[in-house]
Amino acid sequence: MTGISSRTDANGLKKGPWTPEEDQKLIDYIECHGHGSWRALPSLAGLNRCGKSCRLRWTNYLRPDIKRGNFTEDEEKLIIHLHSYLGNKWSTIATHLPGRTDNEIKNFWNTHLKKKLLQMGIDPVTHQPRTDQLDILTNLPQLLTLASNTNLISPSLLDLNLSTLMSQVDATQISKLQLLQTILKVFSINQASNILQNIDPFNTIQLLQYLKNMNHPLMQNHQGLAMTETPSTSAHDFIPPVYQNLDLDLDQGSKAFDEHDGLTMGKEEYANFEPVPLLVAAASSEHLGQGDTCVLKHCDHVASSNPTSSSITLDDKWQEFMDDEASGCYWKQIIE
DNA sequence: AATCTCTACAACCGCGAAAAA
DNA sequence: TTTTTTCGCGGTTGTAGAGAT
Repeated sequence: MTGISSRTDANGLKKGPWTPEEDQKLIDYIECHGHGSWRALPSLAGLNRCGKSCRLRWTNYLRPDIKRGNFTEDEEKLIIHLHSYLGNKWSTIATHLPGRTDNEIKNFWNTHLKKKLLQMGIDPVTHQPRTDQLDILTNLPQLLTLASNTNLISPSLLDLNLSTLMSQVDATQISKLQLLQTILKVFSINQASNILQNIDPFNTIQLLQYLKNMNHPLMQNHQGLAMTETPSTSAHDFIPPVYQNLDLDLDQGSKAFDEHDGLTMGKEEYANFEPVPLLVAAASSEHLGQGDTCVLKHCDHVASSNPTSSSITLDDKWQEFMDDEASGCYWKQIIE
């Protein structure tokens, strides 16, 4: 048997693992009389234990409705799903898994699920992609190659590569990357048809203006900096994007949410609930604000030092941009 | 075979909330 | 209304057993 070896406390009450005899006494008493006052129970049941120990033993181990054995895959998914909303509210989570105790779920979380999420690159606390594994820099040459060979690479491939990246970065970085992606995509789509021939690829203000004129949703978000998602009480709508490929049993989860008192997410709770934003919305105003100013400065700098910029290749521009020491600017922040 | 390290989990502890006096 | 008691929750500990060296 695992656990803490048997001993007694200052009052002479036994601590540590329960013997089968003690278990039987506790079961017999509760089956006959109910637990009543836990404090009074031990003496009434003839147990040399504190009431707290009896309660714990009963609720976590002896209760007849406890389900033993390994957690099923569905239970596993449901725990992850619920934890993403509730955090370490083990007792609340346990109410959605019949036969499982909060202690059991807590242990399972700490020993299995936490590690599993970490291996998936997901932070088990925030349920957001981990940022400590991110190495954008190693992927950037690929992006730049893609950007400078847009006649050969389809926009969907850009999506593919960026989605690989996005699985590893946090929401703010994703938002920035998506802006970058959009700009690159604009290149890939429009360079061939010369639509952008008059736009300096590193004059970000021109680019942003261009995107705005296209009425691109990304720019609407960046201009307003408002969340575009509409609050909803559907559990489907609350799946953090990182879990959207987990094949969660949402009907079960949703039902659980709806049926249990206090767990249906209302407007107030939604206001406090922060799921991983759907990409672009996470771009903070402070970032964008800084970025705009900074990019403007940077563009002035590039423009003034390179009056013939239109004849320079994207790779040249990029190198020049990265060599520029004038900033902590927006794009350098993204990359660095 | 012996020792070390890791894993799993039952049980304990401290604290805050709720209930009772 | 205040104080005391009880309960329940979440975090942590201790240790048996498994696996690695």
